[in-house]
Amino acid sequence: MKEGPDIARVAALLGDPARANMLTALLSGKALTASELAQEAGVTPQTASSHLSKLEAGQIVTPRRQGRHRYFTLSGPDIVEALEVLMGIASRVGHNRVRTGPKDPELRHARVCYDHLAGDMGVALFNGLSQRKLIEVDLNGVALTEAGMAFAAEFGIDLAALRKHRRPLCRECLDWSARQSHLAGSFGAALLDRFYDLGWARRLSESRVVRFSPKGEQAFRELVGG
Amino acid sequence: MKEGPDIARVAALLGDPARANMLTALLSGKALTASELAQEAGVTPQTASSHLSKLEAGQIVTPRRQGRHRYFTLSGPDIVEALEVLMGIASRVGHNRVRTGPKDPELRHARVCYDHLAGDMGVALFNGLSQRKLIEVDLNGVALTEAGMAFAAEFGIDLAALRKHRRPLCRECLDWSARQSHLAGSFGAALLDRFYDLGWARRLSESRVVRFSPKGEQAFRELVGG
DNA sequence: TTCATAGTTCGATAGTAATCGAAGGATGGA
DNA sequence: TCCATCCTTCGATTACTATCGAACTATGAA
Repeated sequence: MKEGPDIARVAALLGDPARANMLTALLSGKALTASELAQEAGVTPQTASSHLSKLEAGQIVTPRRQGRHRYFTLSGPDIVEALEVLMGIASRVGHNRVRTGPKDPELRHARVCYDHLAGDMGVALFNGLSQRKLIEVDLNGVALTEAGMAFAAEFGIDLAALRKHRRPLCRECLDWSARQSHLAGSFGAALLDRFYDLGWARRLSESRVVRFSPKGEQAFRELVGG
Repeated sequence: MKEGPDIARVAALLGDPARANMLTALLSGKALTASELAQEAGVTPQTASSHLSKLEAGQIVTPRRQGRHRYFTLSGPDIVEALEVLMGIASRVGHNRVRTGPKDPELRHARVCYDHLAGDMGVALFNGLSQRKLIEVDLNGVALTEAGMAFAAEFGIDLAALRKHRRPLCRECLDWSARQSHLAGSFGAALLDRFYDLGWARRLSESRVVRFSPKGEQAFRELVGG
């Protein structure tokens, strides 16, 4: 068995608790500094620095200097996907954290997956948009329909600006808690941003939980046709 | 960061070279004995036994006794998926095995992914079937069309028998080398079986490579409309 | 029963990697 | 220039775990 890519190297990088904690924190989509990541992982800055240089060497995270800070982000969508799949396995085999806090149900309800909405509401959004024929799934993936583009403009999303980036507008992303697809891509991210701007929802600080206001939830339900 | 499933436990299980070799070998879809896996991983039977009990405890592999042998298989499709995603990352970041043998191009051309066809030809099969409208992709995943069912019967595949199992008929599976989808599920597996039976292709022993005969490749091209 | 094969358990060893304290740059502000 | 902050490097320690030899159990065959 000397064929194919070397899984072990990559998996070992994700397999250390401190590193896994850092990466999970980065799943929030925010760029975090080395010290923030150290705190997330519960280790000293020295230890975090050592871990981060390993993750960087393995191209799992990408650093960006800004002043005297170094901000880290996950290095690509495939990393996000790997983390999500591993979460799915871990939750299937019952390897949940010991301290599964009170936030757990909220996480399953609505959370950020990198920069878009995930959890039950993320899945509801995906299904609602496709039932309203605003997005459609075909072999090449997910795409906005004509009606979807009109909707985007009306909803206050500047598609032209989004298209300037290399990132795809729409992408499916598997949800580890709901086990169904939710909407990723720059359009998915833009939708979540609009939810924030409209005051429908807000991020709980220090957490991936997205909390909708009562009005926001109602508006959301109307949006997805529920 | 004390929320959510524990990635690190699972990733650490996949992150040891010996275990990763065993799991990669199991990606062939064949159930392998403890000694076979020991040889694949290049370790002694004692060491392999220790690894296998860990993998079993972590529900990564499932053992099945048969006489004085213990056969192991991967414990679920999510494990296959995780391994494939990790392979994708590893090949992206250039973490290929040191000894990337002469089989590597052949692996990319046509190989088994668990029990169905992967590699360039796997992707061609997927695209061909969908262009001929024998399968279609929608929100719930991939499904056989009416025409596809007729085709299956004509091609010598007993769909009724396949439906008896819990496993889905059709499923998308991401290809780590071609970076596109190929066809998994019991129908995908049945197709590959038919290719074997018809003499179109055969498995190279001790490898995941699938080699098509000239006639077989020609017939395959006609099948996928290439 | 006797023997061979498959697999596991035990114990010891060795290598690796995570961790932190302390000290050393580097950046930005006063 | 001086200081505070952010981060890294160095060195030493510790803990873990992969590994194998040897002995043991279990299954099947003769």
